Amino acid sequence: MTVDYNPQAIEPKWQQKWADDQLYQVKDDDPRPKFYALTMFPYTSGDLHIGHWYAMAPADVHARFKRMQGYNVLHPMGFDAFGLPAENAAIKRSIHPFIWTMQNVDNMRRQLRSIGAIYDWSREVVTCLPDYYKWTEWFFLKLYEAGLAYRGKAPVNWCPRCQTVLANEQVLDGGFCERCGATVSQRDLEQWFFRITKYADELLEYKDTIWSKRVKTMQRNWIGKSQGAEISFALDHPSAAEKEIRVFTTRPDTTFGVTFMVLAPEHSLVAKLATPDKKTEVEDYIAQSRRLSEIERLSTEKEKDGVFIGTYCLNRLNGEKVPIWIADYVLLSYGTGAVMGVPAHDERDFTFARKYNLPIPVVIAPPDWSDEELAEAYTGPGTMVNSDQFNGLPYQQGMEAVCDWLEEKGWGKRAITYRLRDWLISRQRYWGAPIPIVYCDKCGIVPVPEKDLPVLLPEDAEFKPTGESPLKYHEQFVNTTCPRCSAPAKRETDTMDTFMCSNWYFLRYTSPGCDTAAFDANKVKYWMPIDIYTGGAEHAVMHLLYSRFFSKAIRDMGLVDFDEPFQHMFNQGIIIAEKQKMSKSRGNVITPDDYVSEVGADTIRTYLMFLAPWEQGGEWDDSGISGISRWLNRIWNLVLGNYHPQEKINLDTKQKATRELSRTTHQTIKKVTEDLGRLHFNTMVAALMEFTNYLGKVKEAQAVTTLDWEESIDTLLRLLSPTTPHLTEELWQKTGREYSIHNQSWPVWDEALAKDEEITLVVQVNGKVRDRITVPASITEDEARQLAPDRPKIKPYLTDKTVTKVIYVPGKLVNLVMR
RNA sequence: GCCGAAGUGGCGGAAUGGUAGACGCGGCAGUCUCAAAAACUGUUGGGAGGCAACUCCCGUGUCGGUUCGAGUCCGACCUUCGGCACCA
Repeated sequence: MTVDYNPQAIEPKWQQKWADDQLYQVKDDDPRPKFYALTMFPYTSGDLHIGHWYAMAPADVHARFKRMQGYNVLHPMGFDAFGLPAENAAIKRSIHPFIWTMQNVDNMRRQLRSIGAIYDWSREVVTCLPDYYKWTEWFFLKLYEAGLAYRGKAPVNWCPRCQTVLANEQVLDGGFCERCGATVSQRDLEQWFFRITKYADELLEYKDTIWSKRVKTMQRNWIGKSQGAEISFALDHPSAAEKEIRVFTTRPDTTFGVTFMVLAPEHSLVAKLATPDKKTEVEDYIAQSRRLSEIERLSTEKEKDGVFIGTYCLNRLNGEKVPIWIADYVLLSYGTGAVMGVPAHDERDFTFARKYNLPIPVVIAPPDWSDEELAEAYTGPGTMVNSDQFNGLPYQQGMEAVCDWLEEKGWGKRAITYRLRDWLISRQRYWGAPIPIVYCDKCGIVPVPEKDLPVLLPEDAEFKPTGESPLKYHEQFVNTTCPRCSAPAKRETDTMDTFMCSNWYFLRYTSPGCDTAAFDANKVKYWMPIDIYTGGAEHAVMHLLYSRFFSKAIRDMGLVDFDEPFQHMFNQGIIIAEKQKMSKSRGNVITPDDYVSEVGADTIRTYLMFLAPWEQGGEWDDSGISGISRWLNRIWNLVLGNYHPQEKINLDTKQKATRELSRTTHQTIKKVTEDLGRLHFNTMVAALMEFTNYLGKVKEAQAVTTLDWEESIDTLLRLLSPTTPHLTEELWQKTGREYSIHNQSWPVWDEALAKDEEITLVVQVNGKVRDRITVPASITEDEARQLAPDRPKIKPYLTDKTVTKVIYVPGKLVNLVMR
């Protein structure tokens, strides 16, 4: 009578019906409490691989669970659609980036539908469409108005052959361009920046959020807050107006140990201070370091070298003359671009001093130090020596004392620096949101008025492999009139970093199709902040940091009222294949489509959740899928096979079986509910497997009534429905229940019914398990203590010994301790 | 080098300081079949003893420690993975 479980027939059927019925359409005016469950939207690379499923299927299960628990759940999906690969494809295969991207969107949308998730597609966001990027541009203008977007000169990676700027990630080890292999150099270019550093301190806070320590640490490292002092060294040189060089140090207590000063080669003072006899040497060194990429310059392998520029400054603390050097290990962009060299107490300064025979005086005494020379830099704690009035102070107190002294004398002050730099958002690319700025000879930088947005990407741009933005050569795009004075003017031809698009996509989901604003403020107020955000940890310091900054920036403009956009951030692990991360370039991509047509979406969903803890991920190995297929088949047969209770059965057996069934059912509800709440999907599936195995035995025993049996099947299907939405919908219908299972409520367990009646009491002797006794759960401590020593297995251990102590753990064990 | 996470059967993994190995894969044995596959049932950490029910010993990367009791807590080390890497 039963048809076999055939996911290939069931899954498309229900997906179609759910879509036709708009079963998963989300309302904003729902009286139930809201729950915003967001999963990172995919980049439109062309195909979804099994790693995407790993991100999305468990997230969907959790969202479905919350939905059944009575929340109004928003679990949307969209596409991160601007970016470099589209443009590279355009150049390589002469296909327009828009066509390429939208083809990918169509394919990926089809793949995403096959997962069987509760995505409300009427809220879909595609970042490369004008009705979206119009508002990306609008946010740029807001940031500009707020003084958070500015144009500045910055040293960037420059490929001389491609004639373009490269992001750090596009520079290969050794400083080669990833596209053409040319040696990348440094160049100063006018670029647009967002002032993320203004929020550095608040970005370290994570007010009221649940984030993993791992990601927080990564962001903290990236922000790199350092406390110390800025110290002024006196300068007296005829060709420089400046009378000082300022340095930043985290160790003001070591200032008496300064034996040289190092400036970054690009430092503005270098040209003024270099003496004529050193000029050639200095210029050569600067040229040499300019050729290196920043990545290469910062390589720890590179030997520290530098050039003395012939001039001295003065250490005001001890009145000593300090020679000024330049070296490329000092970065212009960090601190003041100048460093005081304290070779005795800094490893880099130590090797530098060794190389150039500079003195290495000790000013912080290591423990048991007796005036000998150091074999290596000593960076640990110690007492100040050779430091005049500060001698004898422990180094922490020394820092404070030196800072007080500096501030009193006006020679310096306490200071904080960050590793974090302002966010460079200019990209010399076509396929991104245009930066809505016009350059006018008379008015200078003029923002495009809001009413003229969007600045549209011209469709007929030419994609020649010049390595330059096609916009630069598009006359109609570039040439415009100044919005302020109407004189001829030129448009900005750079586009924005795509991370700007993903800064606000989660706001757009709340207000699909809103054409009068980026979002409907009321709806954002209702849905935000996001209750749970899940995605890969590879975005820890890019997207997740940028969008936190962005949220704080628009909060300060009064556009939104939350401090943190992502209340609970969860990073799932990655699925690797052939011991490597899956990627197109490695050619080890696992396509879910084949598996969908072979075993069905429900099986893949379940398998991905079962294979490991979600935060851990693991190797893709399809040999285990059969276990899931078998299990779902067993469920199919278990639910559809007729149940026949035995007529003549003894009442006691019947009662016992009924109680046991009810207890196990409630225990399972509890376990599954708790595991889902904690995103422990693997153990949740295991619990459901155990429950199924148990129900198989119940069915064979035929001891419970049909009604009790049906109730347990009802619970099983509900508990299973987030995990295998198609299978359970089919079984729900086939057993005559009311459509749809996905509108049913989540089962609730009764703690009293879930309680065990009998427990296994473990008897230990000196901590080793020697016996197990089945006892009523209600056993008292006295009963347990009395029971244990009388057990035949325990008695032999007790002869000739005295029990000195008995440990009792309620419901668990009795431990007899003796000598 | 620094920071973070993790090391448990043949494999993926499970275990609020309290029965190590749940659940699944694989293996082995069986049922069905002419046979095989599929499916189903049983069994499965290692070792020793016993006809047997069973009993004992060892066992969670290594070495110590805390504790009546440690996979779990503490210290040192080893290995793997991830991140940062001259940030003054």
